[in-house]
Amino acid sequence: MPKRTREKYRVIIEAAIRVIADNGYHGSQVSKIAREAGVAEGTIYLYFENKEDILISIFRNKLGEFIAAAPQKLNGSENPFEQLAYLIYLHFYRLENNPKLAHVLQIELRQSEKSIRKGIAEVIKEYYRLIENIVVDGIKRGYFRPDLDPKITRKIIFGSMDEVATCWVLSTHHYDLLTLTEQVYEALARSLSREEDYTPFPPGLRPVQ
Amino acid sequence: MPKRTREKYRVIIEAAIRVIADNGYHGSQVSKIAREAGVAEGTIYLYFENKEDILISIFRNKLGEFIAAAPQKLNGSENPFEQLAYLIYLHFYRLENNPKLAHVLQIELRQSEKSIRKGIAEVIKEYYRLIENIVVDGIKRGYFRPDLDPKITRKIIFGSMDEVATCWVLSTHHYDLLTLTEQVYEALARSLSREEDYTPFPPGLRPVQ
Amino acid sequence: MPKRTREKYRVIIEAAIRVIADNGYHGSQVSKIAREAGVAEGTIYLYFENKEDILISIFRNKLGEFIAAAPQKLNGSENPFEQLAYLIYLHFYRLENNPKLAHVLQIELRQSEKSIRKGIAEVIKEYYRLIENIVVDGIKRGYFRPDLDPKITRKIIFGSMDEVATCWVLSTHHYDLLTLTEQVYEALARSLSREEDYTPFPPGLRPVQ
Amino acid sequence: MPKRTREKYRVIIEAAIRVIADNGYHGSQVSKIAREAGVAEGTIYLYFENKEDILISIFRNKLGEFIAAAPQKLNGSENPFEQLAYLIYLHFYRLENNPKLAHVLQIELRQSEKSIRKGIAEVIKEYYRLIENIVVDGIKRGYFRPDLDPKITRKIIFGSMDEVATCWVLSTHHYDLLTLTEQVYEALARSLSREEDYTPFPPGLRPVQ
DNA sequence: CATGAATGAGGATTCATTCAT
DNA sequence: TATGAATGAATCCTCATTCAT
Repeated sequence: MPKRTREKYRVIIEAAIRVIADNGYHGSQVSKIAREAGVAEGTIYLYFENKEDILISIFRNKLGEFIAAAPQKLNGSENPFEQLAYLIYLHFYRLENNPKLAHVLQIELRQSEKSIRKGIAEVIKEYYRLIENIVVDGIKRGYFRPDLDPKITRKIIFGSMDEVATCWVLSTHHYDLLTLTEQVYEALARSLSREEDYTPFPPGLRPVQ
Repeated sequence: MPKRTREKYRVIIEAAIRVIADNGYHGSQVSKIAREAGVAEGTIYLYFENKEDILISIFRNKLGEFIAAAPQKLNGSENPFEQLAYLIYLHFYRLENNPKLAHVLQIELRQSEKSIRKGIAEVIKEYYRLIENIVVDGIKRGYFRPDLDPKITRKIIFGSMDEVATCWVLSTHHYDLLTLTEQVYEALARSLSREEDYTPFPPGLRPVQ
Repeated sequence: MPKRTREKYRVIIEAAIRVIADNGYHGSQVSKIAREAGVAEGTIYLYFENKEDILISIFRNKLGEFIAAAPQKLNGSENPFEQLAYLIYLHFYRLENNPKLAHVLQIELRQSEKSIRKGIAEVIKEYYRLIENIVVDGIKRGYFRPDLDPKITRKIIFGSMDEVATCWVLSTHHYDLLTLTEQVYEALARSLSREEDYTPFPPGLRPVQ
Repeated sequence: MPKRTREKYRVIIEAAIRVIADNGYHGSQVSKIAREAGVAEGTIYLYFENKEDILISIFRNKLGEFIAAAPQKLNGSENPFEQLAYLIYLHFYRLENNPKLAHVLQIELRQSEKSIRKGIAEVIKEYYRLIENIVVDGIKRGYFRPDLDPKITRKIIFGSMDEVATCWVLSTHHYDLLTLTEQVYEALARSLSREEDYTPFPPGLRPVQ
């Protein structure tokens, strides 16, 4: 069994992200990843079950960091609207600061085989739950509309962020993703809000010009 | 391409949808598609450049029908809110009534090579424009909030519908997609509306129980 | 059975020469030849057994003309040395005046399958015999060295002309093939001659400057 | 290409010669060559770019040995006539002692695609130069006729040897190639010689009966 | 732990030829 | 005669994975 904590494990993951971002999923042979990582081909198989496992591991690792970091930050705020704003901010911030990873997550990972997507699905559920928790919490505490369906709402939140992110990646970063945070927030917040008590975007999350 | 016979072209497209929905893109050998269509393998290449071209053609054809039908129906209504409702309704209606096509469009098509996605991108722009037109029109005519960015709004609308649709397909249709129309509409309509004049969901689009 | 005398038969042959010269043997699909000839693909098979038959027919036809014309001209001279000079002259003259045919004969025809070469071999024997007759005749009549082996001598004569012609074609005609006639003649004539009575090149065959 | 093993490279080359000689180039599937060589199909591609590369490598290797060995032997003699005699002798000797290789070199290699012939052309230039050097040297040192054109002469020498060799191969070796050395030499030597000082064939090169 | 040479299954595509019209 | 749509056999090459060292 591969030891997922070891240095070489991370080296291979990082090499794979670079290779896949540069060559696309189908252009990323194991041999190429091995070369980039500076290890022998066979070594890859000491740390990963197979090629798919590399891909899933990228996702698990990076989304893992994503989720691990999020709650602490989100819990910094009592207000679910602020939590939503922060969620979007973090989502875009992570991607903007890792363009290669962003490309892999938004584009390459999607074009993988059924079995890979299955592995990914398990990981992403975690993230889904995070979003749903915000929604449920917001409803319970009277911040969000009581008639919201948390599952649908989660899909709208995630779908909106995801589509905006994908378009940004496909535009090859010709514009700034983070500046869109506010607009996406506004749209989503209005959907969630009970008319009268709509909370405007937290000025602290506005990108510094 | 042989001159007279558009017929065989359609036969192959429909066969390909069935085969790809059942086996996934990478599990759909050209030979399998040919067998399903009842033609020889070589015949495929009289009507399509290559295997990728089949996939792009599925998209072009089906999205083509989608877009071709949409404007007439949308224009049936003067009200941009109603148009939005109808857009979501049509989007979900089409997918729900073609489960195999839905699978191909939401799942298999995404895992294709760069060149395929490029071919698709050209076609989908048309659909994007359709959505943007509703937004722009709604703003201009004072129905939607004047501070909306049409591009971002389009991404939120499309992203929301797309995510809801993908989750529905991945759930292997255990629930009814059309019944979600209203909730998606509500969320999006609230984002678009100038508070006071929010237009409720047109009752005529509610699925008959 | 194809009627080898008909107009369309010649049209196809000439079209094939152009296509093969331009695209090489392996790049000359039957469909391409049909298009160039202005007939349907199926029509080809009314005049030729199969694709190979086209190639062999090119050779048979063109070498046929070659041989048919030669004897009359060669017999115009009583002197075997003059006949040799004329042979070389004609060989080069034909090629120089049909660059596309030259390319097909010297290059493309050689890269054909065993069965084609077999068909060609039968035709070329005729030409071999023509050359050998000159040699045998020259020996018998005391012009050429009596110790010559006609078969070997024929190979040296043909091999020399052929190599010179092939190099000329591969050079893409950057120089004039006909001007080499005299030098090739000189070399071969010396080989054949009984020292004292070596016959110099007939001045009438020298290209006009 | 794997680092240590030149061994397997040679094994494949030799297997390819046997297979191609027996089946022709187009009848020699890579799988057949692999089986004959006792390696997996994929292994072929560790040592060769593609199927064409095998053919070119055969030529490069064998002509390489040819040329590498020649100069030393040729330089054993001061006399250009003797060098010519030795050149022909070596040319025929090599072919006669490798009938399968002879078949591949004289027949199969000629029917290859443009790209193969291009690869071969580069190698054969070396051999051409070798022949031309003998000619130039012979002229300079007063052995050969001063009015010879080295390029044309080279073509006549090579063309003669080549045609004789090809006919021998096509005859399926029903006669002895080496015994023709003297006659080819005689013919070529007469072409080269300044009448009076023609050098007869070196008796040492006569095949022992 | 690490290497990298060896494996071999798997599939899109071409194109000469046929034959119903 | 002429057509051209339909056929389907035939094969090179890639690349994930293994295993002897």
